[in-house]
Amino acid sequence: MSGTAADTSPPALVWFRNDLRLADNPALMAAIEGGYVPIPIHIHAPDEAGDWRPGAASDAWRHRSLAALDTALRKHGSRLRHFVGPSLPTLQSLVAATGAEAVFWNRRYEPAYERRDTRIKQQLRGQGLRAESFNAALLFEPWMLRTKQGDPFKVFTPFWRAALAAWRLAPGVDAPKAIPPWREGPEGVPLAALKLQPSRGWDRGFWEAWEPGEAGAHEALETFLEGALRGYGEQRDFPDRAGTSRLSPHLHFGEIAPWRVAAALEAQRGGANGQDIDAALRELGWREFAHHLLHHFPHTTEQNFNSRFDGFDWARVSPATLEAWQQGRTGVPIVDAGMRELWSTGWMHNRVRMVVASYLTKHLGYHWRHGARWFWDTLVDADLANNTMGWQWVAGTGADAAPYFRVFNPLTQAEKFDGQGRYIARWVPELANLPLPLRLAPWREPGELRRLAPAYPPHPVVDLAAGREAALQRYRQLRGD
DNA sequence: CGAAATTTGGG
DNA sequence: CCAAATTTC
Repeated sequence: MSGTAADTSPPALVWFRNDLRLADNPALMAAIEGGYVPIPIHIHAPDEAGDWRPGAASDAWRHRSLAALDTALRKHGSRLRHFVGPSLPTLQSLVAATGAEAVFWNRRYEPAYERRDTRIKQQLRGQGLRAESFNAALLFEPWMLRTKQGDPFKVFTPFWRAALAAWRLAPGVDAPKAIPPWREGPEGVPLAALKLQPSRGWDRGFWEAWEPGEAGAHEALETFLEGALRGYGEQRDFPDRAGTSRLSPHLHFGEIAPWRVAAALEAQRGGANGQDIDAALRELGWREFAHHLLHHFPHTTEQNFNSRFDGFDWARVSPATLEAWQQGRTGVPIVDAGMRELWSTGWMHNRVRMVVASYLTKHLGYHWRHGARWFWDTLVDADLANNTMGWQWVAGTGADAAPYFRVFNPLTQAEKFDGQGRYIARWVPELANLPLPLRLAPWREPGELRRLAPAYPPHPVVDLAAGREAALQRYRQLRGD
């Protein structure tokens, strides 16, 4: 075993971040095709995320996804090494220790990471290294699509039209057959040392429904194509059905490339209904739009996209009420079901996300940042771009915002999308004893509620009609009449 | 410029 | 049927 490429080739660091896969991984391919011996590394540096260090649910997913990546790398002859940041000095000391001549990574678009990575690239290049970043996360880089005036888009539909006009899917690239091993140090630290895994096992319920990692991502895609894609356009709105793709955490962690998903959808044309395929592609489009917005308007993670809301009269937060929302004890069944699904599984159906977000920002009148923060801490698919856009959209402060007078009525939503109360019964089991239609609006029969579900709140923390009126009042104030 | 268009709603 | 403002062409 002498004279192989691995013996004579210089090493390159392949810095894994949110691209936890071997297929369709341009940074890894750059190392291999550049003739380097890749040294796959992961650096734990949560402080570098600024105010948005990953939450516990996200960490729990990352732990498993990193373990899966390591397993996959080992099957290909390599392995993943973990280090504790800060990132730049860690990279520099690894370069010094290994003699690496290049550093490759795939881009992230969170403002704090964009700033950090720009600096790192400059520094590494300044010391004569090859440092290159690639796109592994998006169909379109955020700066690729512009209006005819050259501005970023602020409305989804024109954005997506421009995207479809520029549509050219990257070809899929299979995982490399073999990855030359790097057998020398430094060893790094064990994954467990990063303490990403919950210590008390509260995440147990998560893993009945999820398999983090590249294999799990491809399985989820197959399941979607064979199942929920047919009828997706309509079925995805019903939270008690398996009507969605459930790809969001896999996409967030880069366990599968969006162009892989898009190509797989396109390949179904003729089979599945074209409208279902278009609807699924559009959802990928929303993810693209969110990244476009975050890149061009990085301040929107904290501040209103629409600055007219800067003086808006949000309600003062009552900690007890906020906690009731977080724990699924508002007394509004569809809201509580959603919040409990989130707490139990690290995920919430998209339709219900809108309902609970509307209840928090409109009926309760709380600043969207309280909801955004809770979602950030509890979702396994927590994604700064999607989370920011979604919350600002519901609150009416965002790009392409819902008009202020559009206040979701949680009861109407429950009747439309959980008419049989199955979703409610699943996540708020104490209401399963209530017959329809009472299960959707138990406050209407206080006696029955007390008798059949004594543990459930006797009435909503904020009455639906009063909450709606208060919201409209606040928003009218903003307009000045 | 003016015109057309605008994620998922409510009553 | 209503409700508004802004974006984009």
